[in-house]
Amino acid sequence: MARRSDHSSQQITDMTVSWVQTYLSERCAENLSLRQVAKAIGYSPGTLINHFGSYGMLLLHVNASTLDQLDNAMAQGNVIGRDPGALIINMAKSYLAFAEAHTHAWRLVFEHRLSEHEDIPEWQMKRIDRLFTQLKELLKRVNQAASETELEQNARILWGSVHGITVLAVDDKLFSPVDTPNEQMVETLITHYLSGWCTGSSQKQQGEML
Amino acid sequence: MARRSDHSSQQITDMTVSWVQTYLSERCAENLSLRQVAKAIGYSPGTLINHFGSYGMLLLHVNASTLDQLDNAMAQGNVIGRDPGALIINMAKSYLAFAEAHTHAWRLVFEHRLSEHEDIPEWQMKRIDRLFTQLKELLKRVNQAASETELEQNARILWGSVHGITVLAVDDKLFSPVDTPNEQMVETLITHYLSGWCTGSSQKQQGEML
DNA sequence: ACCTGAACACCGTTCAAGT
DNA sequence: ACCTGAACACCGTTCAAGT
Repeated sequence: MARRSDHSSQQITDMTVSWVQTYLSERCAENLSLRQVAKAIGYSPGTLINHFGSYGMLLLHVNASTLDQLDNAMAQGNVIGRDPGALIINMAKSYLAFAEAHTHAWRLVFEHRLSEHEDIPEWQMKRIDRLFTQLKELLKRVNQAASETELEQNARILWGSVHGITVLAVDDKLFSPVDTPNEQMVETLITHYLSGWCTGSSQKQQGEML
Repeated sequence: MARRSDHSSQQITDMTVSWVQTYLSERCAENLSLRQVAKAIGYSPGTLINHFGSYGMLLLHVNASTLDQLDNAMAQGNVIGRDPGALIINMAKSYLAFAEAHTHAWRLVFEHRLSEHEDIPEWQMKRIDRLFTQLKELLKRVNQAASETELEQNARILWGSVHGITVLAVDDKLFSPVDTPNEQMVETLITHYLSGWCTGSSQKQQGEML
């Protein structure tokens, strides 16, 4: 029952990704399978493997679309002219809010690892880079004296930190008896970190730490 | 070929956990299966299900032993009497070092989620609590004026942050072109955060820090 | 060229039957 | 009581055969 070009290659990709996204809006990726996706879009498992190369690659395309959505959501709060510190807090809150709203899709981005030493494709790298670039620009406005290296480093530390709180929050693994709102956590984190950064390391390099 | 009580229940648990730990010292948990474990320890899959309840529960026992090792590793650096800020940095570095040394086992602790709303058993909770308690005590010494709620909150923020940097570092997802050592990242994070915390928000007292 | 369907080598879990 | 082994309902991937 071979249907030749009922759908273009692009259409198949789109159908697949968007169906999986709807699936992930309600269910966890763990219970999903290539066979289910195939059945849902009306093709055989083999066809999907032909298209994406593997189930892992299929999921990577889903992750790309998730990162696009994330990028979009974070661009909203990023209005020019306001206090850079407040803008960074906004970015972080958008990040957290996105993770909470699209838990399963967001988790998949970080849980999915390619087999052994398949490298991450560059179209995926580019999406990640966009986030860092935004953050670095804001950090530059916070502390103009900072070197490029220092900005790079601080962007990573800050993003890593926000990411960490977000992972644990989304997985409900913070186990806090006081139950502080997660938004407030990232806000406190950033406020303290930035104030420590600006007042503390006025000298060129850190590493002089006691 | 039923062998009655060749091993006690405790022995079976131990054999299983320790075999999986050795496995994880070299390979990723993703490619592991209940059937492989069963074969390795010389029992049938069904026996393991009888013992642990499910493959998920088996992995939870493995995670418990990983947390014990982690707890042990972190207790090493925790010498009394030194500067609390430095001790917190020590804790964080131990955390990072452990994650890097036992990547697969460590990842499994955070990737493994129980199906739907099986609650985490309390013997697992207790292990997690120990880490927080240690951290809270050190934070108290950093800033004596802080309320119990504030300590609770800051312990979570700090642990979440260190955790985030660690996850991304272990997964090689920091993509830093400058390639700062991970140890230095957590050190910078904690230094800035603590200094921001003490000078910034609680204007009453700063502790021994700085 | 594109797609299928059967086959392959695996899963976790269940459960009647053996000791 | 403890353990097995076959059975069940799934996996991702391959590939000869169909259109």
